[in-house]
Amino acid sequence: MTDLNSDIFKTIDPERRGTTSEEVISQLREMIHRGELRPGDRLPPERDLAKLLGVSRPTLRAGIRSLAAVGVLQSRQGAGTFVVKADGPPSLDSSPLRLMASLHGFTSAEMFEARQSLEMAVAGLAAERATGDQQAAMSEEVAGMFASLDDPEQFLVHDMRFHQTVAAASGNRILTSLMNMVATILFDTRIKTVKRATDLKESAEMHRHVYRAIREHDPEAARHAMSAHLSKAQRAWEAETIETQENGSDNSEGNG
Amino acid sequence: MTDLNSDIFKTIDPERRGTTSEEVISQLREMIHRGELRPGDRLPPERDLAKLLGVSRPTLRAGIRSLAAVGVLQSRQGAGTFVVKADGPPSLDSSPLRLMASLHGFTSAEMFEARQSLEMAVAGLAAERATGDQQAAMSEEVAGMFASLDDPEQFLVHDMRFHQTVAAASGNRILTSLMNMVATILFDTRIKTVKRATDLKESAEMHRHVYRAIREHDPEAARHAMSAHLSKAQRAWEAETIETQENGSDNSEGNG
DNA sequence: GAGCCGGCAATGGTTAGACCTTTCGACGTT
DNA sequence: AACGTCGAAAGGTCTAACCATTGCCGGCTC
Repeated sequence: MTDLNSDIFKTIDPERRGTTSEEVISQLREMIHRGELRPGDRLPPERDLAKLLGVSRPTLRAGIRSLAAVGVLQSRQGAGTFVVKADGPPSLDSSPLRLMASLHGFTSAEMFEARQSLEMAVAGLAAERATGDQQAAMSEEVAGMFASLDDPEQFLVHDMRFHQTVAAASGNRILTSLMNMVATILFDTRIKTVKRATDLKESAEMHRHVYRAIREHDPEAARHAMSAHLSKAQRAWEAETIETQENGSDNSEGNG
Repeated sequence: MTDLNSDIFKTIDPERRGTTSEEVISQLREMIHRGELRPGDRLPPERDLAKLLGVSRPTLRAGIRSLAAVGVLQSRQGAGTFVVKADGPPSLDSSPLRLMASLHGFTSAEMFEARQSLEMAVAGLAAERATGDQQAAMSEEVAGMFASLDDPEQFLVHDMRFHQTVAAASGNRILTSLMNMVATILFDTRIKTVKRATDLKESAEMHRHVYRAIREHDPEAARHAMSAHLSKAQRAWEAETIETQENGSDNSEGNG
């Protein structure tokens, strides 16, 4: 039952501005903008939709693929094409940033700094706005960290969840998304770093400082605590990298 | 000149993990990662590349299109497919963020806040690092603003260039890209707001405050000046929006 | 009667081949 | 030497089919 087969799909005008597939993208984009397609909705089958839009199936598929590439649509063979469900925090695909990093030779230091700036911003906002529930969630994650000082992988889970919680408490989903985008790229790095487990206790302490500043609704203290935490993490990573450098396989360092 | 037709293109294994086109994407991604494809390079013709990778042309095109959608590749009919040139500041495509805004009903207030946070971050970094040339460029743009108080469009040009310069002076291209991504979405808004030209003089003054703080290498002052400037801009936009609200045509406000 | 299993239909994924449109360079003319 | 024209090259689009996966529905079994 395609309850979308009404006339909300308008035939593409031949007097289009760009290419046909670009026009398809615009059509779908506008439908999402106008709210005619909402998260979780299933699009009509490609064959039908192609006919509705007045284009061939390959052209339609090209448009769908472009939107799928940026994380707006998702196709599942045999099932259909869906508007991506807003499960939990909205997230932007990090692959564009990742590729841009490769293209322009971004250094890891730059990545760390970007993350630090974003985390400081959300920490400051979180200190202004965090609800009791959110504070409790942060506290729990901090407790989880202290409880898994001997289990680096588990520690990392709590670590990431803590940062997620802080981001959510900032109340700004855009900053949260951007932060996640950058953090995702640094994720592999963090796994390696945390596995060394040199100072998990110190890391947990620093997280607790962030939490306390947020609890006290002290944005400046929260920003500083977060900044200190990430600076420490970066230094730990750098030390790690230098030690492992003889391997020389990692190309994260562009230094073009 | 296809010095790329060598064996750097490996045939896709049938024992692939995902779909064929996903594998194509991975192949191209890795080639960019490894530096075998660099900004400005032209890919082999689709027909040749499809044969080299062992896939059909539509499948290859699907992969290319996905990468084009995220701004890594760019196809020009009759010319070829190119790895996007790193002309000036690297930029991320803002359409993903724009669509996500529609999907999740992001409010403009959230956008403004995100932009404010990012601009504050780069302003702070710029205060620490701006070179003499960059400071001079900022000064020039501020002068340009004062010189075009009666020409809102020209004023906006200097306004944007000023922010660009500050971002460049931050030395962090990732933050710059993210900032541009958000700023691009608010661009249309800014055009409308600045056209009212109610307080261009005050705006120019505030930009000068930012410039002076950066010149004095005072990050905290730079952050505050930038924050004040953007808060003011946001208030101006909000007032504008309320006045124009009876029109009711703008869908930027999700408030879902 | 309930639950499991197989097959069928729907749907996206892939391929093939052809033709159109645009671009850009090379050649010839002025 | 400069300009214009032509053609090859390359991406854009289309038709038509087949493959692979998914999900449902009906029949079979316990």
